[in-house]
Amino acid sequence: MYDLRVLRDNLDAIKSQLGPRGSDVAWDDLRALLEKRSSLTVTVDTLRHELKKGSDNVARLKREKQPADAVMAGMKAVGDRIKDAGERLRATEERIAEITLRIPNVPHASVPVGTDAASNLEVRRVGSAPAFGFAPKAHWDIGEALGILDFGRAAKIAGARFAVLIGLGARLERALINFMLDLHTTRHGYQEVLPPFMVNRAAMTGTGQLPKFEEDLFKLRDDDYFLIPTAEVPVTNLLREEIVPNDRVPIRYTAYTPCFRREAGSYGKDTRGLIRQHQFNKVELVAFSRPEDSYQELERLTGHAEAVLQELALPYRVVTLCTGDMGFSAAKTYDIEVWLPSQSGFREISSCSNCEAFQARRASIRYRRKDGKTDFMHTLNGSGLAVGRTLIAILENYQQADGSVTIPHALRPYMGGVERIVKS
RNA sequence: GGAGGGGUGGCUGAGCGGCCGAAAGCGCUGGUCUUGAAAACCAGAGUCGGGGUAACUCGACCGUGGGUUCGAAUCCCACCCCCUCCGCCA
Repeated sequence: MYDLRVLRDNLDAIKSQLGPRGSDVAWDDLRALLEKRSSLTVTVDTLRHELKKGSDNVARLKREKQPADAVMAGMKAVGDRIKDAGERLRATEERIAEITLRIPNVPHASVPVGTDAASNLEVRRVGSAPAFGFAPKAHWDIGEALGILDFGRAAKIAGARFAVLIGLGARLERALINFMLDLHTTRHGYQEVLPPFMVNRAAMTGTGQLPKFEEDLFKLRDDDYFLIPTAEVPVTNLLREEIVPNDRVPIRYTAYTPCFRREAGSYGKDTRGLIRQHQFNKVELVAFSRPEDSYQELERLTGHAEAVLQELALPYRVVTLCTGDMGFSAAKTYDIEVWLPSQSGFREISSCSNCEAFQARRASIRYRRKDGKTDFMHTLNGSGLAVGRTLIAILENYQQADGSVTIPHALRPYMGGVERIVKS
């Protein structure tokens, strides 16, 4: 979403910067609507001015016991014209919002151009794939054999794309959540937040899930609430319609929440295992920064997500998403991909984005600059990390020939000292 | 779910339908005074949209949205939120 004046004056530039990302935007309609809005605004403001002066006149005449009927009749007519023009202005602004709320963010200049994941750019690789003296198994085989993962019963009580964690499996998930939160709060300087797992329509619009992606969300039937698809939504919206004092910036929050996604349109993908679930746990990192610092903040935040994998000694790589693979609100995104032996490949475990002022404009998230003026902050978010996928990576990378799984050292204090999961 | 009370500027809190963008106090910023600080005194200070290079100027904003009226913070309606009591509940 854009400042309407900036949009009106730079429509062509923005259109070309968006390239294919803006292909389904009604640019010509928008141009006409913006011009209509400008002229209607002038009309309404002028009429209001006239009405105000006229009404003051009526007050004066009445005080002086003079007849005011003629002026009142004239102002009645002006009032009707205001009502009429105001209604058209309101309708115009509504249509502008319908269009602009569906325009994605403009990619940063450093983002590679491309239409799909093939154009993503690998930035670095950390750690090396473990060597197995046997054929590594997939996490669902490992987990079900150990009795810590149950998809059948999950399907019975809920349906497809749900899982039940049992015993040390559940313990491992909980250990990961606590480990990640502790790392980010004690060593990386984030403040822990535990937000609602449902939010209203305004919050979803603020971060960009609505209006365009409503079909991806779980929505309550009797209330206008949505289950959050990521903690980014409640946590970023914490500062919606606020002006933050200068000395409080930057602000960094971390939050554990479950995330709920309908996964509409991904019917054939990742049907086995924990990779793609309707409900999964995630520890999120959210930062609000000064515009001039946000790209430094993105590197920082991405580093904090990587630190989790480094502590767990899991091999991974970082890629810069190309323009066609980025999310709606992002100006630049790094994906962190963890090594999964069963797939002999890397799989997304974190996505770290700088949304620049895109969400801040939608949600009116501002700060007080040193010079006293208000300005939009830049908002950033990243998974730190997706907990379920981290559990997958541990099961697969730490699996042993006998089917057991060793626990990474950093996690053992969180596992009550358990060093290995064996079949019970 | 039922009954009642209330939402005004950073905060507290006034506000007869017109002279109210809004008293007063606190807090804040600048100045005078002081070796420095405090106190006292003086001055300033909201957000958004439009126009202008600028000084400046016009409009909107008193929870949100409608309505009545020449004119609404003030009257009417709906909704949202907060508080108190009752019921229910972890």
